[in-house]
Amino acid sequence: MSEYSAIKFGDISSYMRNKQAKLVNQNNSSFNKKSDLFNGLALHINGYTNPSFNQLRQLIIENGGVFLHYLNNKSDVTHIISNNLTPRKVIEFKHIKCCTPDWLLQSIQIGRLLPWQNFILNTSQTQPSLFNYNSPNKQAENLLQSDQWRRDNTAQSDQFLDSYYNNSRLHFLSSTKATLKDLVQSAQQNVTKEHLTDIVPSRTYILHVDMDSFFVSASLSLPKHAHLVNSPVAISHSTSQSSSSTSELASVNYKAREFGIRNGMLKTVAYQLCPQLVTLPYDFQLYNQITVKLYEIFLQHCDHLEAVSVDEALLDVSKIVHKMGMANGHADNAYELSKTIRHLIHSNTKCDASVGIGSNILLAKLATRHAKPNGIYHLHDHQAAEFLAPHQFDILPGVGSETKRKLITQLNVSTIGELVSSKSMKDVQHVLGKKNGETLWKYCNGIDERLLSYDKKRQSVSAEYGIRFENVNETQKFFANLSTEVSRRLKAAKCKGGHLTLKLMVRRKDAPKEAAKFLGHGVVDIFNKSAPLSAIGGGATDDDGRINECAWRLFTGLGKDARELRGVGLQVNKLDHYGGGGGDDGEGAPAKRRERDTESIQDFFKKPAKRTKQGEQQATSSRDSVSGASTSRQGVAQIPPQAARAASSSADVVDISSDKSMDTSTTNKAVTKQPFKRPQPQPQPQPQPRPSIKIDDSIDTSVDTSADSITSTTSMPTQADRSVWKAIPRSIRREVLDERTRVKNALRTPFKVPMKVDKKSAEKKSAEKASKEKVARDGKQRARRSNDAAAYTPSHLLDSSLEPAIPVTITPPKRPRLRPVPVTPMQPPTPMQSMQPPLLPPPTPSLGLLPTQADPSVWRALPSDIRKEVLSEREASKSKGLPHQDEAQAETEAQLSPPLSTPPQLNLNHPAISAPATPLATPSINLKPSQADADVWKALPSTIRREILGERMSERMRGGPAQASTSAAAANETETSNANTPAHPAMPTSALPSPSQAIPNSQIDRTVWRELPSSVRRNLFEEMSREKKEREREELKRQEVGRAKEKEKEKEQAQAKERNGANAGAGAGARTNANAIAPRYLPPITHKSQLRAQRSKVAVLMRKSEIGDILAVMEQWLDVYIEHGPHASDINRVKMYLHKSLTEDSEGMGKTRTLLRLWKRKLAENFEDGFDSQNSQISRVDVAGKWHQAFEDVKNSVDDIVIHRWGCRLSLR
DNA sequence: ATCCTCCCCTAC
DNA sequence: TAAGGTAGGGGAGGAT
Ligand SMILES: Nc1ccn([C@H]2C[C@H](O)[C@@H](COP(=O)(O)OP(=O)(O)OP(=O)(O)O)O2)c(=O)n1
Ligand SMILES: [Mg+2]
Ligand SMILES: [Mg+2]
Repeated sequence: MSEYSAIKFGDISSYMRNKQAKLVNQNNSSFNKKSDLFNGLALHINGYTNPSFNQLRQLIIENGGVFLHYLNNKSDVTHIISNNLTPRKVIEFKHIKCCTPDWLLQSIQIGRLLPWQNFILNTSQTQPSLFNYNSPNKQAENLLQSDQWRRDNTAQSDQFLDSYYNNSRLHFLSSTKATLKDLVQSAQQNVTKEHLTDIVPSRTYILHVDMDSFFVSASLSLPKHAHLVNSPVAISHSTSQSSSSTSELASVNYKAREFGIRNGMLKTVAYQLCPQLVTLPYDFQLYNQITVKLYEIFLQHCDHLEAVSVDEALLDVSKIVHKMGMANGHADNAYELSKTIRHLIHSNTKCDASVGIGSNILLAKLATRHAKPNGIYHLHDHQAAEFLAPHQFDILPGVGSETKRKLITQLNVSTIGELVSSKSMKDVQHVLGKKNGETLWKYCNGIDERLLSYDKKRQSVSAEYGIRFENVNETQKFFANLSTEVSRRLKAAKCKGGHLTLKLMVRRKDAPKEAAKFLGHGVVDIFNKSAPLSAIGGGATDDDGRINECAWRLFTGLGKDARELRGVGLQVNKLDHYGGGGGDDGEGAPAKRRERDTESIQDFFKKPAKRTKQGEQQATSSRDSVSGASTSRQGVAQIPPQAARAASSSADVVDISSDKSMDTSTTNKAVTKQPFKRPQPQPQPQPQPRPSIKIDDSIDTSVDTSADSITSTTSMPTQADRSVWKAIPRSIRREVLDERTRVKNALRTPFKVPMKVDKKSAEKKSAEKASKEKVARDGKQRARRSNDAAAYTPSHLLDSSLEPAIPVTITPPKRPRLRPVPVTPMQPPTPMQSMQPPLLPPPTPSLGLLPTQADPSVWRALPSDIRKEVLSEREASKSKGLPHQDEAQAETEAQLSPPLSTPPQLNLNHPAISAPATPLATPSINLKPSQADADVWKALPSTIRREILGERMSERMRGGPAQASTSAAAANETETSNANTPAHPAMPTSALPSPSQAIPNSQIDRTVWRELPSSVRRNLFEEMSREKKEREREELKRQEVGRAKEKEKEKEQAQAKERNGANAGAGAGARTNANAIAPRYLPPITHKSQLRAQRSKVAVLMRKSEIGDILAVMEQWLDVYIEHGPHASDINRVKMYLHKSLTEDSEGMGKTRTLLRLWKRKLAENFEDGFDSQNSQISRVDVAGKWHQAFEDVKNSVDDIVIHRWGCRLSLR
């Protein structure tokens, strides 16, 4: 297709250009030549331009350029000049460099030709003109007024999550994919394709099969829609023909694409491009049916299969093609096979598929694009270079707008061909990093060493709910629901997790309250916070109550105003799989693998060890996470177990024995090295000889015979094969390590672990996973969903309100459960108070289940099946009750202690003022790090205190030493550092980095720093480093920009100013991990950082956005310096902090008041009661004066603002 | 050297 | 009315 025909900028075209230049310039000889600035350029002007067409033309010619009136031959033009291109032109010019007129104007102004790369026309800029993302959605604004409507349509109802996921196409895609992976995995494990086992193919053939505009094709396959086949059709939620709908189009047929409409576009935009567009509703069930048929076909026609998506898969057909070749030597048998597959698909589904064929995944995928719609294309190795050369980088898989931009701006190349001819792999690595650089460079050269992947275990499970909105303390209920959801997904996937990450999307300060897209999340900052997650007895968990507690703790820790939330996500990782080796998503997902309670430990370790046979590290960690419940709430029938069976029915042998299948399931990837033989411009790695693999049993055997059996409990990490090590569940790894270092007797439990270790070292490379497919196609329209928000977000520190994060909990005596019962504050619900998140953790199973002989850490590290085994064993022998913890006792303790999940705090009228430290006062029991003294304890931010409390608590409950690596480390470190603590505070002795290394102006006192447990130090340090890093990054960008982009800078600043409004320039305390999510369809935001005002130097800890933390810092400051008097710089920081608070934070007044009251009270306590004290009276008076002066100073500056804004002074009463 | 954590980015 | 979910590769940089 012409789209792919090479466009060369070689010698011939320059010749032509020059020739034409003469002609053109002759025709325009009326212009006076002024410079040779544009010599060698052949420019075409299209669409609207700001200096008019004629003005530009004159400038071009006057400065030595060639003006091309018509675009007869695209290869004649070097650049197109435009301010705005129609979507059609965007497509037409997609292989031509398009710049804005500013390029020319500025070059003329400066007198030299500026790099065109700095003036690339952002073709997505055509979108905002069709949809304004900055204006709030009026419809939503109105509807949200109604309480009833909100009750029915926001996160308040239990149904909400269900119905949300029920209608979410993206959730459908994600969950179905998870299911498909399982399907494929089990199908391939249970099938022995005997007719293929002996075949050793000489070449690799990968087919990439992808349905054409899948959702639309599916719908149009129904008789009732047959009449639409030649119309432009799209799938979207909104069925009304209202052209103002902000619904997204999931899929768009090829007719509609002629109008420039793309998958993912907003309906309102699409209508502007094509008013006749017909939109049809989703039919998830139908898609699922088709998918099942599709995969049945796939499974019947491949050696190996990688599920890519609902409508798409990668098939390794090397053996099949080889076999075909034995009968029919000459034909392109891959092509023939593709025809068969396409035919089968069409006859079974009435939908069209396209097939791309290549010797590796990359080429196959590229071929598919070319094949579409409804075709086949075999991209041969020798054609690859030519095929690739004219394309932009984003046709490559894994390359999106960011990567593309980096390449263009930093390497000064705009096409793959240019890169290949002028850049080395090192050049690319310099821009993209080591691995990505190598990958990208190889892709550009047609090389792709990825193997099909089909046996990875998931690594995380998450449920995210974008879109608003938690208006009040329904937030809490929503958290419970989301926790339950995640818990369900974990169980469905047969895993438990050890770590939880909370992700919050918070409306960016400058974004409209109501997003432009109906109920969309709008432009947001993203905040992540994570913490270890554990069962009551320790160890990984899937319990919704535990998840909820943890999530809620994290939420309060982030201290975000619930009203500003636009999305919440919970992700669980550090998964331990107990389901027998493969994740198994989906409630209804077939039980392909029987869980074997009796599975021996040998087996348990043998499996992963065997997996490493292939030398793929990926093998050992199949799937790290579980996601999306594959719950198919769309009412879609789960992919039935028969599918797998049916699919395999064509295979010669179906192996039904689960046991066997488990033991024989070893290969994770088909080994399909792709020799890419054509001569390469750069030396490239020799294609590895294609190992002759045998599937299934053969591998099993070979492993068994080659493996050494090592019984080892203590020398694992060093002696055993690395990959084996990796294959062990991480919690166990941790234990083994602990074992080694602490020489604990932990493993001397009932479990002795004989390990089968494959001595053969796993070669580590090649495991690139890389993401799949089409970046480019939807890419222009697809917005960047995340980008460096920090740039525009001045002060996240100030985001928090005083109020929201502080839950009130009580522990009712009645409750037999461990968990404290949170109760919503009884105060009249002022708006603020209504934001108080109460805590409502669901009931938990009682504990006391622990087989008590085992070291708890070991116990919880064990996979469930082993635990079960042990339990039953124990029950049988019913013997020795080792000192084990009594359940009742544990409960008692728990009830007496501060609740785990919610920091006890305060009375919400800003209790912090009247009794700031009370709730978190030094714990009476020995919960705090024993070595740290009370002052240090008090000095810690409340979150950290809470964390430590939590750790200690669970530790106590477990009746053992701290097991979590963090708490263990904390305990150890505390001792160590304590011992080392020199008398002099200023002496840097800690082995750990001092905060000043990251943040020179850190306010953390060194002594305090040293007192911190190492885990805490680590956390703080991490945070500080992040800040530092970001500051540096900004600085760097600023320089980069300054160097190269005189113009773009201004442009972006202007843009950002628009966006940022009043906030630009006031960037104190932004959290580093905050990311703005740009609206879709907005051009990628670049160089955001320059706009960002210098980060304030407010003390590191002040960056904690939670008010409790801020108060803690304040208190710390006061406590530490009360004797010495305040430093001017610190006073200044406080001043700045309050200033920003007041000007940027809606809750700033309250915060300021709280802080000042705390301060005032402290001064009163320390000084007013008479600086009578004993000896140092004079200096004390002096110090008191300084403190009071400082206070007045700050108060006055606060009042300046307050008076200015509200006309009166801030009352501290 | 390799791990771990917190991101960013990408894909459908 | 819309339903912008979710898993995974990899980089940066500190910890081990
Ligand atoms: N932004 C997107 C992209 C895709 N999809 C859904 C609808 C698509 O039909 C399906 C498959 O995605 P493809 O990328 O394969 O796109 P299509 O199949 O629609 O078109 P084609 O493959 O012909 O380009 O995924 C979606 O909901 N939103
Ligand atoms: Mg498709
Ligand atoms: Mg697809």
